[in-house]
Amino acid sequence: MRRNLGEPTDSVRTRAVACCPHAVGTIKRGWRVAATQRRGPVVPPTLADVAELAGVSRQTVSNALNNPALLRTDTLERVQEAVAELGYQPNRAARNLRTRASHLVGMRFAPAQEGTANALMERFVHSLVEECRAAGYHVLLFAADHDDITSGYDELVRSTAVDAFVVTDTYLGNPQAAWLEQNRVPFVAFGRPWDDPDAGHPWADVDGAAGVAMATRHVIGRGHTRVAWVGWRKDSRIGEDRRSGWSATMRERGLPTTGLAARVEDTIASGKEAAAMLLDEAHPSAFVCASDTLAMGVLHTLHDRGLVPGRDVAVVGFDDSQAAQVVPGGLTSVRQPLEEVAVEVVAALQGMLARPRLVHPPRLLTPSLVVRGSAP
Amino acid sequence: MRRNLGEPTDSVRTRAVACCPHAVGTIKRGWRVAATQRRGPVVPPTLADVAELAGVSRQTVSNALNNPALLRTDTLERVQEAVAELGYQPNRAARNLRTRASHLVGMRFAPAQEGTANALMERFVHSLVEECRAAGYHVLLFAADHDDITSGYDELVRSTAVDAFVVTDTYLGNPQAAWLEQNRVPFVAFGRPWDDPDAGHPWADVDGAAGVAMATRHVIGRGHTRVAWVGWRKDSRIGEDRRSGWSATMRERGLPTTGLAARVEDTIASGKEAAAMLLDEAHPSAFVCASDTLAMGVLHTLHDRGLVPGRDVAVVGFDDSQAAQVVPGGLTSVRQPLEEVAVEVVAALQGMLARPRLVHPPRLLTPSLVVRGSAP
DNA sequence: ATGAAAGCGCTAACAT
DNA sequence: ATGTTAGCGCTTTCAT
Repeated sequence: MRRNLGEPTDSVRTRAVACCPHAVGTIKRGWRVAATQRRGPVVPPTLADVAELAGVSRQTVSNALNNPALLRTDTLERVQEAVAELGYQPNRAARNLRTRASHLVGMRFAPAQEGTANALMERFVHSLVEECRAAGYHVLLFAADHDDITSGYDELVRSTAVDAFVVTDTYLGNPQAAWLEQNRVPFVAFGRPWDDPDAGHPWADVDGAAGVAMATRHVIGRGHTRVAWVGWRKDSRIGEDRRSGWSATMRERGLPTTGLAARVEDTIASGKEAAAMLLDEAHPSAFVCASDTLAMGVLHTLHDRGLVPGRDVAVVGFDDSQAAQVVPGGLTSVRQPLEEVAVEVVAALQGMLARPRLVHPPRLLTPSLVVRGSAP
Repeated sequence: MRRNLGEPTDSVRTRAVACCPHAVGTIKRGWRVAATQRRGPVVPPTLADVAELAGVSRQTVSNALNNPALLRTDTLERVQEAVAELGYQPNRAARNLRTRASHLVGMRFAPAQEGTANALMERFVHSLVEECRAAGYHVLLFAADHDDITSGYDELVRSTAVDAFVVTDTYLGNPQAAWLEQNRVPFVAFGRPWDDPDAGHPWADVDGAAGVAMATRHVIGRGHTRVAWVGWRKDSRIGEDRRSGWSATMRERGLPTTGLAARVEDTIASGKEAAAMLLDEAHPSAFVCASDTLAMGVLHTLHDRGLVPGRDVAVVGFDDSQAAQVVPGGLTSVRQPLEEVAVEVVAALQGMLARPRLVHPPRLLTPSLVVRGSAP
């Protein structure tokens, strides 16, 4: 393996001479630089090198890689030996040019906000990378202007740099999802198309309402009857969805919700204030929150008032962030099955890129509850 | 802009007919599929389309993009108009094939460990993506087998998928750094080559010892004299480096260190145990820790014993994780300048990939101290 | 089952 | 300053 990678092989030279006189010059210059540096830059073997070593034509080698069934067993073996001997890997650029596919999936990478506990992306991206690998894809990260988010997508599409996109921030009213759809750019969304139920693109999402319902049932099961909700502002579709998990469960159990809900910004300070207000005015014994950030804010208020989470007041967050995992006492939290989301997303991606196109049905995945000290 | 992107343009058709009869078939088939789907797949314009529209040769268009100084002003303008009119972007695959460069930087993406507070990567990767964009690069993420980490690198190198790598986990005894160097694969490391000071590759790193020294001086300045160290096991070079910041500062101020240090695994449980042991046996009034994970472990012990961080005992962590930011009371922590690291890494990358190669000197960056309630 | 020829879209070299 | 020619390494007809 890779035996000849650092040294000029005869086949490389022969190939150059054989197919065109001009190339000799090119390669000679390459090797001259090489000589200066004592050891040359790596000149990877090409299909032609493999073909020569195996004593077959270039096309046969190509077939051996892309359509092995076409070859006779002994020929196939000879080719495979030559491939192994030279450590041959097809040149991506050439293959991409020819097949008009990059085997790259683009994803805009926005950073987690400072001062919050919402670092989901690291987990999701890792799962995505793993799944993509299994499917023969790689993940290309890119950034975009704040004032013109679509420009980043546009550039990559037009330069045929990626085959498709994964869009993660559909909850922001996704201007890019609409743009991508309009421009017929293949993409899969992590997140429902809230504004457009008939959206044509594949998606996978986590059932936030179910997660919050689970959390609410958990605290009710521990004897709490006055369960408060600390969630996001009304314009957040995800926030309203999660909230519905709380309100539906409370109604179902015949428990009161009046005065027990707050809708605030997703910051520690807001969660803290909301908890203080609710404790004073509605006397809840449990808090279910739309995010770990808000839940940590609630913990701040309990901390300030000398109340012990899990003993005096139950608190449940959402996202199972690192903060939830490491905070003293531990924060019970709803955990999104991001690994499963990645599996669904990549499956949809594969279907979308396959010929003929295979439509992957939308999937709504169920989160789980990780029980820790704040709501044992 | 992008006016003709969704519709067949005359120039596209002409181009196809003009340059080869074979292509007609290909494009016709393309359009037949298009008809079935009501609206066709996007056929991006090529250099030839721009050339025809501008009334110049393909080479002139190429020059307009890559060497505009060569053109006469009016020609350049005409070409640029045509580029804008068609929404032209050079095809990456073709350009990559020709120039033997992908303008892609590979980075292995390992997930943060669950149950720790060490989610640095999200911040670093984002900065890296931003910096790369400014330099005309994109970041390609990949995963690798656990048992054979170099295989992932090898595959990308051999298929010429990336121009260089960014290596972030040099502290693990970096088997891949050695491999990359040996195979003359361009790469830049975030992290010093601890085992080989003469390593030829560029790198940038954060001065952990300076950060810990800063933290130690901070608590000493607040009147603490018995300052304990909770760090990693002795085989961690980074851990020993950070520890030296503590021990040197203590010695410098004539303060005792004996019995005041623990070397444990990087887990909450270990930090918690170490703190309990140290409190019992050495009675420190302050803890400086090698990581936020260990610091959170220390907070656990204080929590259990009814001690108030920042009032009874000072605690400082390392990394300024989200947990440090949101934990009630707040955790004072040393913050790595990851944005600056990314700037350095990309600068080194550019130098390394430039012709002639420009060697970027190694840079050791100084972290800062973020003061919060645990050590005010 | 294997080989020959063509060309994907671009840029480097040379010619004008 | 602009055009002409060739070819990067691969796959896709088509012919054998």
